[in-house]
Amino acid sequence: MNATPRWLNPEQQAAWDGFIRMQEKLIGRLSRRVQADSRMSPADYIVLAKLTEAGGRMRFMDLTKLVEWEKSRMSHQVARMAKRGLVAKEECPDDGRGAFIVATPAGREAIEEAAPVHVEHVRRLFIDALTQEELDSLARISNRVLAHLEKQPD
Amino acid sequence: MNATPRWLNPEQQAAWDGFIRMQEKLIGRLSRRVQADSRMSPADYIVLAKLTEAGGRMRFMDLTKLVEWEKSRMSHQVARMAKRGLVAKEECPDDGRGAFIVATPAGREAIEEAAPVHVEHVRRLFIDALTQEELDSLARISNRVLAHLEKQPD
DNA sequence: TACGAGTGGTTGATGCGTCAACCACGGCCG
DNA sequence: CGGCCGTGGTTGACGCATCAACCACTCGTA
Repeated sequence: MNATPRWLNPEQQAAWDGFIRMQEKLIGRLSRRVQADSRMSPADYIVLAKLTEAGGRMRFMDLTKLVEWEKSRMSHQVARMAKRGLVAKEECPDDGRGAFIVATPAGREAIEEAAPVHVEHVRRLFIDALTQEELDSLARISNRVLAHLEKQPD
Repeated sequence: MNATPRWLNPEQQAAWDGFIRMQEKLIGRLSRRVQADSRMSPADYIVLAKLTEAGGRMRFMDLTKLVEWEKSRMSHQVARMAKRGLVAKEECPDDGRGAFIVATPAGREAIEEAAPVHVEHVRRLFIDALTQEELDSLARISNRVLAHLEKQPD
């Protein structure tokens, strides 16, 4: 409804387009490689990584908050992972509603195998593209955007 | 199988983590907002934008290459959009296999309505978080990564 | 003790993205 | 003319993400 919607200027447009393109290609490539090499999706990877980092046994909601997901996403994810034997669900004696998520031996093995592959790809596709200053600069920019997002509605 | 898999150093780790977090939150927020405001997914948006930019009528494969997608993705996407009346498929007289994708009036209207909303959200969530130097810096970094990716196998 | 609000977690529908297989046609070369 | 390869495009199955609705249990309070 606005007649003059303040389009982006060329520099802003370039920054946004470049960022979007880069992020799509990078994330796409990385997740396809990790998936092909280790039979794990990025979602599997992060869940298993955080879970084992934290000792391999966690309350469902704690895990969900740790990876900053919505509970329904985690519920579906855990269900798929349980079906494939990467994690198991246990009842919580203290709280009748609650559940523990436990990394199975197969899960631990999977993440230990996948982690070095993952980091190698991150290095090869991303880290190696940039100097340390560029990395620092990107880290600073990312944090600025994140901080900005937290202040912003939605 | 490698005993010492060269983990990332703290600065590298910080850069990667920050980037990933930022990119997830930013893209997630943006696409949810655009979807909520205009009933279009990011995929709908980009397809319709590129298509109308190019005159509103294009060969399927040309469109696919323009947005740098795989053909199967585009095929599914176009099918969904056609079902919702945003685009239409037409046969190609010159090439019996071929198809034209055409933006319908409803499609044109939808993108014209969505575009200002989209750019406002980009501005609010992203552009406004950063200075012009930071934007330039990010553009440069993005292009470095993109160039690096093209040289890299896969 | 009963009830209502909040928390923990699941479920089902729907859309999106990828992969692999497939079909249909065009163009080239014998 | 005939076969074959490449291109254009579709299809189906599957995993993933979101939304909204829902169930089950706990806890504070009257």
